[in-house]
Amino acid sequence: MSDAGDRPDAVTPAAGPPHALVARAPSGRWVIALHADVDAAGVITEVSERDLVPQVRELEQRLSPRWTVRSLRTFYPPLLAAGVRVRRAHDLLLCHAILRDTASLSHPLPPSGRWLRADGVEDAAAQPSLFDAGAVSAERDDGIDEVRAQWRGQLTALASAPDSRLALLCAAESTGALIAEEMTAAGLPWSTAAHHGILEQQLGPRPLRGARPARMAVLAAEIGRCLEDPTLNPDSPPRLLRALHRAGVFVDSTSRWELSRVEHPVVAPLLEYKKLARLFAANGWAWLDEWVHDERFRPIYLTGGVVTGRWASSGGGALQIPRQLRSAVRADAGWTLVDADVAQLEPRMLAAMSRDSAMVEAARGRDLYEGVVRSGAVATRDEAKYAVLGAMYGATTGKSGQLVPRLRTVYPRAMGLVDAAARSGEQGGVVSTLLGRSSPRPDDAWRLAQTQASGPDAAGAEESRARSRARDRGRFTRNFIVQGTAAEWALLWLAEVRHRLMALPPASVPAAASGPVFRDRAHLAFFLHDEVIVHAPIEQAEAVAGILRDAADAATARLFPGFAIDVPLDVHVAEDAAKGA
DNA sequence: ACTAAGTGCGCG
DNA sequence: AAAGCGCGCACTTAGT
Repeated sequence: MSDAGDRPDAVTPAAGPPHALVARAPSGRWVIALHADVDAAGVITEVSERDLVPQVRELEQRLSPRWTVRSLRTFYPPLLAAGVRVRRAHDLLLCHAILRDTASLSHPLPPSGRWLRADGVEDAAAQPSLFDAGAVSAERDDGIDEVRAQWRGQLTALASAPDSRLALLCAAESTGALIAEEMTAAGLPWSTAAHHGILEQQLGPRPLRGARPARMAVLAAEIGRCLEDPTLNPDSPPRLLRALHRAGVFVDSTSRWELSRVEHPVVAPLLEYKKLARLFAANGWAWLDEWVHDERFRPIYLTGGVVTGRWASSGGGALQIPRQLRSAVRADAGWTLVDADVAQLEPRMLAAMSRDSAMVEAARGRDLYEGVVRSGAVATRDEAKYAVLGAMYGATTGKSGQLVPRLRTVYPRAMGLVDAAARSGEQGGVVSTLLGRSSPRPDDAWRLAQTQASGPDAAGAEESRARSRARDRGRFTRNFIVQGTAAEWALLWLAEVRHRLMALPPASVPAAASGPVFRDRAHLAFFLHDEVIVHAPIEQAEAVAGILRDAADAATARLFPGFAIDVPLDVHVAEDAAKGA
């Protein structure tokens, strides 16, 4: 069942399947170039707009080539909509972003502005599909020659790397891009009825356009009474702050945290108002109208949207769905949701990256923080949490900052790794994740400030400002290696999950709103850094739970070959499965 | 009327 | 600015 060609690391052309490069012809038709490997001459097929989908379908069935395109973000959705799924791909834009900044290559990728993603938003949302005739433009320069040259350049760069880790990263990044589009196509099953129920219970009936919901209006009036300012708009921080000061509440900001430590009659209604205002503005009726159709929430995922390699998202705030609304996530009839998340992924990655045996020991079992307590570094779980987070984020003051030095004595290798990354960042250096994604170089303004501050006639203020910016960058690079490696683990996990789900038999009952490809297939429906949700036929719930665990083990083994580190999952099957089964 | 920056809060 | 990292989005205010 395990086919080496399907593995996310099967990026080496000699060992892998043929590559199918796809690009636009000047005529507006499509060009498909099949290359057995990087050196082989391509076999060119030119097809019309109309024939592209059937052609891809046929080639996919016959050869399962690695589909190599400028961007899957635009190439893949129309295929999915037409019912065509592909197994493997190479996203040139995403891999260019990885390879252009990688210092460890002896044949670095020649920089090319044409292969820079203009920015996440432009590429994600507004840009018309390549399938639209209007998107064809000479200045895009995404013709077959350009695509082939970039592809060869990337494979040459990968071949010059000291080991296969970058190739694994590029393969995983590309598979991630497939998964991102597949998840958008399938959507996250969302019960509008359940969501409406929550909104009405919390906010009251849906207000007329532009009006405040009933419960918010009542609270706003009460806040106005408490502060003797009946027309006060609690949504305006400056006015609210002035009103608070007039009433003798001397806070420095109107943030929830600061207000909650003040004793005053206005605090309770104000905090309640803020909570409801957030729900109303971020995930209220307007959000539901805009983002949920056919009982599906379909955000756009931006693979590699964060410099560390994490995904970002665009539209609907997919990565910020409040816990409060998670109960609106409901499977279709006959289906269920299996979700899984990793407890303390980042410190586990740090323990394994640094080969810190004491931290690996603390990571044994379900709760790493309890393990830190067991090691004697700190007294309570709460302290362990603050200390570990502070170590990875670079805390220097407060509760967290005070605890970090204790970790240095107990986990010298782990702390040594993040401390070194921070030093490197402060000095303007570049750091890398385990698979070789490099942090961005400091920009010119940063470098200039550092140079000037160390010059002979630097003013004191200028000097301390530059030092502060240096420390800022140190905290960024400190966190980069951990957050980025955790993102790599998650990417491998996703790829392994997808691979295994594809081998499951079809569903007995279709999930129609999941689209033509996924209506009869268990499928990934959501991903958030260290958590996934799979929408699956009820009869496959247990199989999926097992797949999620097996895939996690496979991801760990792939990232840390021959090294034992616990990465335990919390796996949960939604209630409807128990009832239905 | 429109845009950019600041504030605040949701997620990991 | 709790307390250090990474995000997206809505709202208000300040500036054009």
